[in-house]
Amino acid sequence: MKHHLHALLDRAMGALENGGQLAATERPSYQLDRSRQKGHGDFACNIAMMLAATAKRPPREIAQLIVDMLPASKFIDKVEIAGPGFINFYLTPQAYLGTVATILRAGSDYGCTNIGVGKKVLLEYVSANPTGPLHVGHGRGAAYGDALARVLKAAGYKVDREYYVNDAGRQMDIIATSVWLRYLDLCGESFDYPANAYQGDYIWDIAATVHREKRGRLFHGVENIFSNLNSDNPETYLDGIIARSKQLLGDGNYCMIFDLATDTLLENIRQDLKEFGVEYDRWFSERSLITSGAINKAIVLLKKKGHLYEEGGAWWFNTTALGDEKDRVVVRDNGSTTYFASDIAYHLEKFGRGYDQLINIWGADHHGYVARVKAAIQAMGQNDGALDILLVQFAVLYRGKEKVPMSTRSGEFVTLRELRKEVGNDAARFFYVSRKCEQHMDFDLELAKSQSSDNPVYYVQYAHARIMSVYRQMQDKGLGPKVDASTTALKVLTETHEQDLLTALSRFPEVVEQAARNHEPHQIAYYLRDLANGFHTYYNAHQFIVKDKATRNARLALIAAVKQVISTGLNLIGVSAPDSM
RNA sequence: GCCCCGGUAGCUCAGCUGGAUAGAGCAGCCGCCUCCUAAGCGGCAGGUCGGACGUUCGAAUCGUCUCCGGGGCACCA
Repeated sequence: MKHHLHALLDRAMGALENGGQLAATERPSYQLDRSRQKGHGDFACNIAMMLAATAKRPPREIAQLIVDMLPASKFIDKVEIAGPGFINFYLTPQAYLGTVATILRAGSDYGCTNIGVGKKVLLEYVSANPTGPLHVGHGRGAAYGDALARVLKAAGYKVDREYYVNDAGRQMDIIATSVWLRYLDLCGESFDYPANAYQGDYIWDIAATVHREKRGRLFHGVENIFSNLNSDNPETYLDGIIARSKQLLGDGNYCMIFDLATDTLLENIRQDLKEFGVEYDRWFSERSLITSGAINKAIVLLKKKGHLYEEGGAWWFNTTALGDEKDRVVVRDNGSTTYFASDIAYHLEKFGRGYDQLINIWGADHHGYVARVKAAIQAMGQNDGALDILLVQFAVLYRGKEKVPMSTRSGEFVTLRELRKEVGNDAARFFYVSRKCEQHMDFDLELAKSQSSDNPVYYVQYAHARIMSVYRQMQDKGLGPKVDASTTALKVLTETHEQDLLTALSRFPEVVEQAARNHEPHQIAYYLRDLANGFHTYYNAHQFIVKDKATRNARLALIAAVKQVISTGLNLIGVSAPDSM
């Protein structure tokens, strides 16, 4: 409908320009929006006011010119000029009655738009290091990323969902070493476990597996590990332990523990996400960048383009020249490459796959990385505008009034799994996705766990369940669910509640489009709340299963359409639409 | 110190690519089940949109400054 009105306006403008009443250069990008208030019609356009300044004429006068030129349409009841110069459109019943038939015909395709047709997008989200179970902070990125993927698909984009696995680097060495130390403990050694090694119980679990399978074959006395280590600061000390572990275990055994730890933790993450309804098309391993030589290739490319220089034994990337606040190390003085080097290679690889747009969803703590990654992309001659980095702000956990401290290293955190178990997938996902991603989020566990009906997800799901229940009633009464959704049959839908519902239903495609364009799945959640409210109000005000067949049929068709849109909408944010509650 | 994000009703948040009287949920108060699920509906009350200045016909929305809260500024990942 919006597109229809746009076309009419453009034709009127064209006519005015051709007739010389308005200069063609003056056509601004105007707005055509749903009116906020009923007294202002169904759609409102601000074009006349946009033109007023350049045309040097009063907006209402310009509005009149445009209105006079508007082609006739069976969907427009009347057009009014109001306020400072708005053009308000009032639609005919025919305009929105048709949406019911459209919805029932299109089914779950209703709401899909084509703004993304022909465009390929790579969406990367969560990408948490496999150093432990996912916690509630990751849950937000997961729910948001997955919903965004669904919304973009509905808007016509071809979307690939990817998880970047940081299975290389120091953190993973710390994990492997932590496991070995716990294993030695299981072998009966007693020693001071380093405070900055991983503390979580899951380290014990993996160590127990090693102990069960290898018995004492990986044993070395702890004095061999800890003697003569530089303990000036905890991190150096830990690095020393890692080096000793590698040396004492030898490549084969060290890798065995490393791989077991990585595989176990990654599998755990995979399983968690899957159970949360979050799936991927590809798991991209950081180690594969090393083994494939992609990192070296990227470094060579940067050297060739003159972006690297050597200083203090390390290779630095001159990112300052490209908008970063400080140059960054790419190859350390010990010859190992940094995480940043991996990231450069990874993004180069992504660009090589031919996407129109790359979207990275990162935790807000990675904010410092945006500038340097963009700099790297420019340096390699790619268009950094094609990369969108969305930062998801932290969810701050509360137990009632009390803030819950969280740290992966200390093993002190609430896992996503615990949250799902206590709150349920639907409530968790709805809650996560109802806030825009850059908004800080207070997640009150007490409230979320309370299972009370306060949760908005139940409100929307309940509307769906209620409609299904009406259908069951119909069937019990032998009335059958046959619907006639023709405009003629729906003419009896004249109640205010019905009109409001029809308007809401016709808005859905616009909401999906907006949510996709702005990367804002929360708009779907808010829309659904609104639609459900319209339905519940209607439900309380009117009976659907009435004697009069025509009315009954029309109402049944209307709520069938509502049911479809609620179900489609919930699916877009990864929430189920139950038949009964 | 520099950089990001936020500051809207008692609480949690929408609205922010400028538009016509600022919205919702929860909490509070008052009503509604001989009737398709009351996990529902209706009503009342509640806000100088952190503050100041500026741009504009028009600012919660844009700009500058400022105050408060969160996060980031590693040869860590």
